[in-house]
Amino acid sequence: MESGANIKRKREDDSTGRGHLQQKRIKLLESRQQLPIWHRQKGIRDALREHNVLILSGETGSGKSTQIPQFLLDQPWCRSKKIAVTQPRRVAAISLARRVAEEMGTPLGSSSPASKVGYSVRFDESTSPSTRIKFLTEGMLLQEMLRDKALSQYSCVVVDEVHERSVNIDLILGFLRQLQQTRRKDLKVVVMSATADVDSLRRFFAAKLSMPEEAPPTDEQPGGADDESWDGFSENDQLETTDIATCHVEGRQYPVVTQYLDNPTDDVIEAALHRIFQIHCKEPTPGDVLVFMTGQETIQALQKLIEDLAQGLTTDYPKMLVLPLFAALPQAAQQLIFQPPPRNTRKIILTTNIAETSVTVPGVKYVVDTGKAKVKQFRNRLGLDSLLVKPISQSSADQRKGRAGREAAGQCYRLYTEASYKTLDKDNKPEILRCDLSQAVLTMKARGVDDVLDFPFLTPPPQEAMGKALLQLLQLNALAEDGKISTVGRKIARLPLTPALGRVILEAATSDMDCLLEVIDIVACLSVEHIFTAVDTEEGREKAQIARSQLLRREGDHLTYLAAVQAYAEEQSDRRRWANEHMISHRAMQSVMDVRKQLTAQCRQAKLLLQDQEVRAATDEATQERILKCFLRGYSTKVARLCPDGSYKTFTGNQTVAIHPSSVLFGRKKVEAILYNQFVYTNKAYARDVSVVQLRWLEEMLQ
DNA sequence: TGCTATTCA
Repeated sequence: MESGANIKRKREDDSTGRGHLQQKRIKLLESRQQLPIWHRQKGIRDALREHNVLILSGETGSGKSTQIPQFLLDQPWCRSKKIAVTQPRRVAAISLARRVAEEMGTPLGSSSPASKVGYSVRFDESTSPSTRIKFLTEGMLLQEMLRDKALSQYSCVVVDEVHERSVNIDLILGFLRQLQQTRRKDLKVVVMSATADVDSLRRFFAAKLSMPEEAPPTDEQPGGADDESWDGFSENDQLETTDIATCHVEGRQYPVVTQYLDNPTDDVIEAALHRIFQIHCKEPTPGDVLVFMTGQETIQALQKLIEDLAQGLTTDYPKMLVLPLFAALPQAAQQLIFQPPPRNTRKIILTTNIAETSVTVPGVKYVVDTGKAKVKQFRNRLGLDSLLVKPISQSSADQRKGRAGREAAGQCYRLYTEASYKTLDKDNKPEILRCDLSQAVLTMKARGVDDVLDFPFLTPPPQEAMGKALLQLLQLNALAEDGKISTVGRKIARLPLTPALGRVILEAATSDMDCLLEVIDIVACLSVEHIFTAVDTEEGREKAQIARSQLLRREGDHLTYLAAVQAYAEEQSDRRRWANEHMISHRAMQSVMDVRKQLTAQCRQAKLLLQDQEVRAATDEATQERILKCFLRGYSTKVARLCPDGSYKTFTGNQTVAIHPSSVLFGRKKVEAILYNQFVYTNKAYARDVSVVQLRWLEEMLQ
């Protein structure tokens, strides 16, 4: 019970706070009323009163992400429960929650018990008992579904950015449709997409739960089935469209003029250079240029070319400020994008597709698009990820183009012909057709989907890919012989890790192995970005070698990571300085510490770790051996042996693998066998995160 | 022997 004084004080706080919040709300109301979606609210409310599914298409700037939940909140069917709005990215979930709270005149999240809007992302949850609208990442909603399969606290789930077609989105859509047709016939689902093609979504929600047997595309065809539409439903499926409403909202974009090349080019860097200088010398400032490239290497090459050429520019022209943008770039360098350029200077931003979805660059009037991107594709038969440069899709090209029209009318220069634009795939290939499915399959099993081939997929993956995933889960003992999830599998599914890494954790917790804390440190490194800062010059490499010398372990990357985490954790005074001195990414290490804390807490909760267990002081040789054996348990198929010709060849498949240059074992003396966590094809097949193992250990594991 | 598109739990 609260005392009278407390209640009184709270009232005063609330009333002064409320006054301020209400002023803000009223101010924001005017701009909300300008949004294209504002005048559609009655239609949208009516649609969801009569139907359980609403498919809403609308380009950026329509206001759908912020307005839809507010339109629905006071509906009779919504009164007693929450609305969930999923987002692909953490920053989007948090900033949308902040914005909607302001628009509603309510405090955000856990700041006040009266708050109506909150958010939930990994490592950061801000909700209160009174939360009515909750923005969360897709991963968090899937996590919630482990504990509450029926999503009983929600009356409505809004799935945003569905056109991105991540595995998580596809899983969520499948689960939602199952729920709606079984124990949550009252659940409302709003699916929002930036692409206008909603036909496959409509058919997905209309089809009967038990789907007709389709022949999924076969895997491993060169180039894949690239020109097909990614739609698992054929025209003659019986439709029950009565329960589905669709709605299209126009965006609020300025016009963008598109210009193509007359003839194809085989040197896009040269073509980009040419176009950038044409824009710079011809067009007035202000007006920044955003150039879409494939990766760090080409970005840095072009940056040098531009800067060299810009030196020869006379003072009649504005100056050029070239800024690279890619995910591995340190945070401070990324922030330069948001600063206004100095006087009489034009910003030229060279970016990967990070600027297509994740980062909005202000001030851009001109977009130069090379039409290419690096795309990851999992090869089931080889058990390897390839990361190759591929042509983008039309919707990707249109997305890039749209970046020129956010603040004013703009121009888009495509460094390919109009004819080749027309040959591009319409949409991005869904991730579920491009990735290792073991985690998705385990996720389904853990949520009670016994027959995963019967799961309602928006795009069914090839049966071969499903088979591989099931096989891998069997090998990890995550599934029993009958295909049902095992106790081990349930424990793995709860961990925020791939099944293989989860299995390593469980192995480390056994009394035989007894090295869980050490393994958690290593696994934390493996599940974040690379902890060593990139070096691009010969000189830098030598400097890094010296700076990190105390941490490097000749046994390989795993024990090197362990040494780095332990040293970082021991550093009490200035961790940022320590990281800089050792040429280790402070940002990456902060994530490592977050993951480490979370995994430790989860292991305690799962009784894998005793409450009072502490890190051992030294890691002796016997412990090192047990640590690597734990990794062998999860990665038994990712082992290669040294062959007489000096190459490493995999045990399963006899393929050649090279040690990646980022590994501490790169350029070292050859050993009888290596274990690795990633098998990636770029220029050739590389093993990443590599350690030395003995063949004897492997034999022991097989017994 | 020479290198990592991008998210997320």
